[in-house]
Amino acid sequence: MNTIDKYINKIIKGDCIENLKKLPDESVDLIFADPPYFMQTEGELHRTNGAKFQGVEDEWDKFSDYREYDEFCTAWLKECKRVMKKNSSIWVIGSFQNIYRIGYIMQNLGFWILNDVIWSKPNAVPNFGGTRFQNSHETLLWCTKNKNAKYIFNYKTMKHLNNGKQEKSVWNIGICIGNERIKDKEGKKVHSTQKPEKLLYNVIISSSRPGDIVLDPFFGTGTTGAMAKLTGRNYIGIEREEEYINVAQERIDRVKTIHDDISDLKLEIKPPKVPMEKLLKVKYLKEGQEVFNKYKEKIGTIENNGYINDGEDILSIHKMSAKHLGLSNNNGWDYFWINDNNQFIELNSLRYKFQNNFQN
Amino acid sequence: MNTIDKYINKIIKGDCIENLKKLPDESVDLIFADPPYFMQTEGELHRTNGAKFQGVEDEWDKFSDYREYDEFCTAWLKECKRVMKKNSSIWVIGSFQNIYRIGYIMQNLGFWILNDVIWSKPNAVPNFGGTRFQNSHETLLWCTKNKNAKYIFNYKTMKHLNNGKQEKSVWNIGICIGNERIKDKEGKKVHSTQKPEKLLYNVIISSSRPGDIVLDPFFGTGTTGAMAKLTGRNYIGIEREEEYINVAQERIDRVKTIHDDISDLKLEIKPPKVPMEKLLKVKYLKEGQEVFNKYKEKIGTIENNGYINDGEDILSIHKMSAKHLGLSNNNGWDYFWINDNNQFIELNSLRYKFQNNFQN
DNA sequence: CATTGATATGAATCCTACG
DNA sequence: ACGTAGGATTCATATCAAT
Repeated sequence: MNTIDKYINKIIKGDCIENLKKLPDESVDLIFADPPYFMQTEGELHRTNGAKFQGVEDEWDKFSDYREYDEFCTAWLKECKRVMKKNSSIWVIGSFQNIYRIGYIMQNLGFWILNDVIWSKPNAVPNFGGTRFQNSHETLLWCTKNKNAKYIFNYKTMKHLNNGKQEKSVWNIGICIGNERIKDKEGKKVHSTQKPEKLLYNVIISSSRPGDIVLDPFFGTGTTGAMAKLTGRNYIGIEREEEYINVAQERIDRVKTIHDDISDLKLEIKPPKVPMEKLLKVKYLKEGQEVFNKYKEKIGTIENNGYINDGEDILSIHKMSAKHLGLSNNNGWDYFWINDNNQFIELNSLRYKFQNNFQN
Repeated sequence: MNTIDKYINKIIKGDCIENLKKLPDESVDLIFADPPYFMQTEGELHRTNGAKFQGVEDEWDKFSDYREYDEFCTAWLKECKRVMKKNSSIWVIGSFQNIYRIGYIMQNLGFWILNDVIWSKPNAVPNFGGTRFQNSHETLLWCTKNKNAKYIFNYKTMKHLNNGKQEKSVWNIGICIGNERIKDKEGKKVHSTQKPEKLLYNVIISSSRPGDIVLDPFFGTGTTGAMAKLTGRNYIGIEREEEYINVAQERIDRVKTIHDDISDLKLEIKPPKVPMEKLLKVKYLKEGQEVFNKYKEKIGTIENNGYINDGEDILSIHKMSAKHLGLSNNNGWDYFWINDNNQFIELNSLRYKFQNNFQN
């Protein structure tokens, strides 16, 4: 038996790649990955005491560093691709030290970038030396498994959360501080790169559905798990460090799932389509009836299958409206008007009337 | 004779790589490169009103696959590296379609990323279909030739331009529209991807000096040249399309150089360093004199070489102040106070007095 | 002339359910 | 799997016409 079920809402302790290999093919709905950097820059901040760094510029060494990191990333990304369902998507976060390795490798592995999202930090750590621009952002890559894969994108939900405007690729979110930042008994931060909950909330809400399985192969203190539970998703975490696991488990246990229009994605519900033909069947329209544009100019008459005859062509309401607007396509429901018992009304109003009377 | 002089403030007509090869080694101070993005779009995209969106359909953006694109970028980036002076820096702009190729290749070629700067566009093209996040940014990579290279960064100038706050890695700049957007006689945009002048202004002002040579191997309509001339730098452009060259030349000819504190970088002028020893020589201080912290607590006495003796150690004013503050380093000029003819004054004030009386 | 409203447009990897 | 047809979808700004 090798089903995904036994891992659901669990934190797997151990190596990332080894444990990814245990998960079955095409078994998770969403992945969020916050991999380590492992780069040369690690030591840079320790060199602020004025002592000159004694390192030699060794090209071979640098290359071997990159190569090792590339191999590591190739390995875990391949496993991620394998465990992703056909229409899953994956988010990977990184900074300039590593994100260009990641992006290149992902493209070569066939991942298809949907967006690169910038997490812009209004309260980032300043550049103390005044030697560069303040590094005030990180980058997230949002990808499908391959070019033609479908994916979940809860567009209306994100638009709603962004005050009615479509969400951009630049997100303004503060770094994780205050009560949200997990500290040990001595008041020291437990994890050096704990991500803010709002970031994970956005990731999960935008690209998954309630009940989905969200995998995080670099679980850390479990921000992904906490937000998955909060929004009614399931999580699977992989983490090596015992201390992080304990903290994460406690944290997730305290979270209560919220059921609202956003996490339940009620905003995304679309009414079933209404074919013109049905409006004829229920006698809202009749064969031969005239249709107009908004200037009350007659365009044509309705055929018995709901198509419009303008004397030249017989086309669907959409094609016919596009023709008369000189466009290649258009939504005909918004274009046509009719005379309904001496009232000049939009065709669209009949569709809403039908939805209310027959589809509720 | 193969000097750089004959190319200065000229637009070279022809292929990018071929013409880069004509430039001598280590001859330019700054490079800005806006290569084709390899957008990989198919078919037509329609606006929500059905009209066709005029995207990038130019031949110059067509490549057969990633491999061909990678080879192209490797070739021009190698030449860029060759013509860069030892302490030059380079900016490359791209979007998610290509920037991960560019960043990976640059790191492998030994370029060292200083910042990745996000050009966040408040007025980007929306996502008409509601299928993804609105792609509202592009990415610039700012790099030196190698890890230990020095570089020009006009920190104070950028801070000044940012209302006194240190400039971030996220820049909010509108896309190029209105009067700035160059149009032909029929009112159609000449170049499909003209960059805003503010973007190039920031690039040039932040990382070059007046009189420097700024190279742009994908010159287009010459925004780089125009901003180089405006700020008192020299430009070299390479461009294949005759039409772009003509427009660029006319445009640059109209530009007048501005001499101000910003383009002349007067903001960056630092007062010369003053050694403590000199203050002793001119009798502003004397050997054995007591020094205090701001609470009038005595810290130690001045040695004849300007060092401070606190009874335990003899250290420079900087190391001594750091020791008493429990820090690894500190600016001693701001820490120490002295008794100057019964006036309790900051040590720093003597430094400014010296600068005014002996160094002007 | 000021204000309002309609129209145009910018580096874009832009649909999906059903048969 | 693939083709077809129904029908869903936009933000900021500049320009120009209309009031």
